[in-house]
Amino acid sequence: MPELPEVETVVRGLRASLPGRTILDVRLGKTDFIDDPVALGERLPGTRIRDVTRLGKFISIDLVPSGPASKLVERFYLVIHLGMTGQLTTRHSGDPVPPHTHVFFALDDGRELRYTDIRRFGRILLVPESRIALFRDRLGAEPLEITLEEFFTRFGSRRARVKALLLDQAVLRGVGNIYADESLFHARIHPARIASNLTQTQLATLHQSVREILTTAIRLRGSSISDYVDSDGNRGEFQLRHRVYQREGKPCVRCRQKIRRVIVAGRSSHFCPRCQPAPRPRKGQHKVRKP
DNA sequence: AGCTCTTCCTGAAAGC
DNA sequence: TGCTTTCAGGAAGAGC
Repeated sequence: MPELPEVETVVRGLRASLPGRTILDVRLGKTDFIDDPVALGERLPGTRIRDVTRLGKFISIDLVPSGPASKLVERFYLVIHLGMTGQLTTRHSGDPVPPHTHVFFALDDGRELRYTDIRRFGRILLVPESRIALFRDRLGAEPLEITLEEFFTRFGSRRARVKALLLDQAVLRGVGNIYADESLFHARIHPARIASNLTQTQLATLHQSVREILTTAIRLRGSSISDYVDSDGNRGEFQLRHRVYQREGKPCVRCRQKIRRVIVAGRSSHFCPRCQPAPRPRKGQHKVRKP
């Protein structure tokens, strides 16, 4: 499923060939995952693609209206979330169309930008220039940019489980289930630990682990489990480096203990019970709250 | 505040 | 074999 490294890989691919292109036409299949399909069909034709960027797990395509009235028309962004099975690819318009392809953007160079999504958990929306800052601010910090100090603030003060916070897009934008589990293993922190109970050293380690895991995953062009492919339809390779994710019952690469899977924050969470010690079981309120 | 449950959807895998 | 059931999961919303 696409998380930050996968989305970053797609964005890099699109950024290499889309800027400068004009969208000539929009064709739509199923539209239940599109905020305003009518607006999509009416406003995109004739716009020029200025840039493609990433906001957490969102792909943002910066569009400039063209034509005589373009100076009067507000710029806007085509914002796409790939959900679990979304694929955004560029193809020549005559290329075979895979099943579940629901959006086609015809470009002025004979290619099409296509959106394919088996489960349609993705989203497509248009965000006007005037609201893009608000959209961005509702998301949390970029995991590759957040400072240690801000990381302390966002995690150290929270009594939620650390895994839940890693997955919370309003805390960190872009980390999903795979990279949360891999980062926690790397940092040797159990997913069910309460964030505010972690030491400064543990939080600092986690901050660095998230960065390292994501950076390595981007270098390997993401993890292809499920349906993920990049903008050219190629798979990533980071799934070959997974240490815990989907390795339940297999030996830990560090200590050979069997990897376990539990549900934390409603998600499958994979961890090594020896390397990532469980939080102390707390039934009665033995613990004294910090003043 | 933070947790659990539900909803969306399809295909793979498990169950019978 | 073939049909039916279960499950997975990102995000949002409800309810506790």
